[in-house]
Amino acid sequence: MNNRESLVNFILSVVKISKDDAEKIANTFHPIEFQEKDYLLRANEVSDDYLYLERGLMRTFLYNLEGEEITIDFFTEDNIVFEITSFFNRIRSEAYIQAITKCKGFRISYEELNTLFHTKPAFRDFGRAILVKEFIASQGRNYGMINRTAKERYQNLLSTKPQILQYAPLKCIASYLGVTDSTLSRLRKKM
Amino acid sequence: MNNRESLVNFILSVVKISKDDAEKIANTFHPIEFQEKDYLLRANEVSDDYLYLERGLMRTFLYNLEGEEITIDFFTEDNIVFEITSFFNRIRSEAYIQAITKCKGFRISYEELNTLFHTKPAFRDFGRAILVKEFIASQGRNYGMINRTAKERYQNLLSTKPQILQYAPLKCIASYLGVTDSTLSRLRKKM
DNA sequence: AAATCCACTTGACAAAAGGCAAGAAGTAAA
DNA sequence: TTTACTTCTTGCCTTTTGTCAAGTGGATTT
Repeated sequence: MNNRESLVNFILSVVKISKDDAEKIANTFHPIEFQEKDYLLRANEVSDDYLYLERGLMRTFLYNLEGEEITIDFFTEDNIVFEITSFFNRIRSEAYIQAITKCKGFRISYEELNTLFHTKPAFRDFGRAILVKEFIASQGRNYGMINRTAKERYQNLLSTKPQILQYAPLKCIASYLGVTDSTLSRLRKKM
Repeated sequence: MNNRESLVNFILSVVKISKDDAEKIANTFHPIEFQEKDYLLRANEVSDDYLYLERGLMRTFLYNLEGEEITIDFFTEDNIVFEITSFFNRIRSEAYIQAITKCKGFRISYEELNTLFHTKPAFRDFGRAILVKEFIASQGRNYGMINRTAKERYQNLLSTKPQILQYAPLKCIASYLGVTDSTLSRLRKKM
């Protein structure tokens, strides 16, 4: 069963359009599934996936100059997942996107997205709203990184995305929070 | 003289459209100027300015829970300036946008932007490209905050936006970099 | 000129976080 | 079961950054 009801509801929650429009948009998406540790995107590929994640947990990461793996972001269910730089600029990605748990969702390609963007006014508003939403989230994360201690950042993650702490290994969470494994381990103990 | 040549060139540098389209877009913008310390936006207002900053330096800031002023971002010339949350979601802003130096540029309102967005395909691509560009910049800043020391962050700012260090007071730069005034002062000395 | 204000610097000490290495605990493989 | 891995924890010590308070120097006001 490839029921797109969750995607329709997600679209309607993001932008004020008719249910009919939302269903038309949702129907252009293609179902896709991932096993634990599968990749949606690898470094050096040009991303061609704009994914609505219906269920599961993913993360994006890259390797820094010291060769260490840095988790940039986590994606939880009922969200859009994509690597904006590679997807929109059509350039090779530096980052990976990987499933942490089993995942399922619906995807469209860059070409499909662009066609929708220019032909369906409702999708234009949706696409823009997603960019705005993610941009705001990124700014918020920025603010949190600067103005909160590591402990507060951890507590914030705990209250906003508890799934992450449940499924993601400590080292991923640590690099996401900008601390070392040891420091995060100690923070946990103190709570 | 309200020559929009710089705006036309900026548009053409962001998106591949015809010069004619770029000029038509540029001509819908209205000239605007700011004196030092003038505000483009204050807290509790709904932002209605999408500004191309042709010349000058601006910053956006807000007050944290302790009542301290935190500089969130600097805007340099030849960039788009706006407070995305308030402007696109039509809600009251928590942030201020203020001119650090004398500034001049060209603006449009939310309504004007939306009209262009839905009637001019070239502007759709431009608008999306700006969101993508700013989003990527925000992600990059995020990465830098997490994976660089305060000293490296300062050096990076020094090499990418030297105007800021020249015109903005130390305390603005310090809160932007996520360190105290004292720490930034000490960092400077060591260089 | 004296007083005031502001931006910045500096010193002394405290707290937060990192580096490194060893060890515990769990999982998977042979 | 034993071995090998990986993940996570912990101790010891260093580095970075913060806090608080005092002090300097420049600009403005009276």
